[in-house]
Amino acid sequence: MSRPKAGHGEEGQVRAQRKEMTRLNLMNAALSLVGQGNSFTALGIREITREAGVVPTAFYRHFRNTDELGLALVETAGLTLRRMLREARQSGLPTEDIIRLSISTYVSYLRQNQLVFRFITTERSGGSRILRLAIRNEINHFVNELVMDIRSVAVYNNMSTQSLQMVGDLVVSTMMSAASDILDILPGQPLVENEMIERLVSQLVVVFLGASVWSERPDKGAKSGKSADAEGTESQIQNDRQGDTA
Amino acid sequence: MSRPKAGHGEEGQVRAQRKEMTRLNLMNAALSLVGQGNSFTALGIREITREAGVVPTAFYRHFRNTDELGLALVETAGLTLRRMLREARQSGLPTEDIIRLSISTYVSYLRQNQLVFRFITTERSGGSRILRLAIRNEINHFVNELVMDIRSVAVYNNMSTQSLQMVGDLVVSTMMSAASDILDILPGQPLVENEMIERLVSQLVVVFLGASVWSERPDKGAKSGKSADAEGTESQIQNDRQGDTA
DNA sequence: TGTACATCAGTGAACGCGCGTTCACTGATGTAC
DNA sequence: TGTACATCAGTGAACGCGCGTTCACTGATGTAC
Repeated sequence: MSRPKAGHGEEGQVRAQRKEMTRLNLMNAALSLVGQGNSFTALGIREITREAGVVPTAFYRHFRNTDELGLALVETAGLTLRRMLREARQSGLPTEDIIRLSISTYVSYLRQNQLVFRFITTERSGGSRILRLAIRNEINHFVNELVMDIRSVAVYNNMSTQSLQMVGDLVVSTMMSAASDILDILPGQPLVENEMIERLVSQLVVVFLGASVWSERPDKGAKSGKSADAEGTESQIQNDRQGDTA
Repeated sequence: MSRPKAGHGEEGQVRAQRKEMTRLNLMNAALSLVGQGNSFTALGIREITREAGVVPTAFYRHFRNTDELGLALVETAGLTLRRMLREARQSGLPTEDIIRLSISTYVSYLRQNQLVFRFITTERSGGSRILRLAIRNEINHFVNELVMDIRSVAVYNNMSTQSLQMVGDLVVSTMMSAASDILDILPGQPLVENEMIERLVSQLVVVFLGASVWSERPDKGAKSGKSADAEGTESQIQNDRQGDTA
């Protein structure tokens, strides 16, 4: 329990290996705490080290602070996402079946790597700015790879890169949004889960249908964009009691 | 500064009004802190009351804890969303222009109510479970209203309610996702903002194009859904050094 | 192979600090007569 | 209108607690000869 003894048959860089182990333990501890419903941003060093089974001060041998640990998590999460995509690349089925198969793979990955995905979907819009941007960066990589895949499908090969990215972004944000919902299903509700999966499949079918129509339009360039803007951020909630003003 | 004096010309339920004011101040203080980059989940009672300019213990006259304040925020945010939608209902323009106009309204609302929107997009997947579910509930209301609007458009009036909800959900999640991105743009980057708005418009056009094709399909019922599932949640990060095993 | 020294991952005590929560209070506002 | 009492939103002191961070340490692992 207290201190690891040597001689489990392992040789060589024992110290470095052990250090790496502890590092991974810390990262897994953080993920596990996030999985238990904590917000990563609210995690403390003592909480994480307690979960990992080391003394608080040991944390500083590996990370300067929790943000740095977060960035490390984003990196491994990116690896996970890209590995998933690599394995999902296959087959020449009709569109809807490709989608269904890909979603199957996706959901399977979701379940296998729930903690990583929960971390990503949570912190994507919730963490510190630096963490948010790091995650968005990983997601952009993901979109780019997806775009390359889409491009190889005949129907879309006359779309501009910009349009393809627009579609890729739509697909990925739809999948992230669904991930968040699916991960919130309590275990043992396969019916709800299947419903959600079917909805996700339908949504992606709609998107790809739309994209194929879009790609055939003659006027698919940029339009003039006027955005109605306004200031006034001070107080967001007003005591707006309606009526009764004499 | 210290204690509010009476006699600003106001009569009647002065005490109740003041209490309501303090309550709103607390809610706005929380929003404002979220706007400054804090995660709502990580906000403390002392932090909020400090921002609101009251003593920590005053908090308990209004909320049992921060979660309860969060729920109150969700409620007002829901009002904001619904008010927005009500005002956006109008006109009989061609589809893309309706979308462009609606998005204009939307982005304008985003800017006017940034703090509320930031709170919603952040806590939608990041907060406590109870807060997440409350927010999802508000979003569902929103989807339902949107569905009613979509139904009134001729092209979609032979779609099943289920399909309409699927599309509505897709539209809303796309808009939420974009909100998160748009709110993260640093002020004074109108070009980036316009790009994002155009992308959002394009994405929604793709969705509605897809939906109209979908609605014309003869076989738009539910399919058999098999989801590849798997267990193994224990440790999410492995020390996967590739190769070198003798 | 054996010895002597260097390295450094993890320890444990200690610190000052801000937290959430309790409690008795105060004094302006509300109400009854 | 005036008086006497009740209500209760906001106060301020006090509490015990866990936090992040510092520091000197220990003892297994690594290295040089």
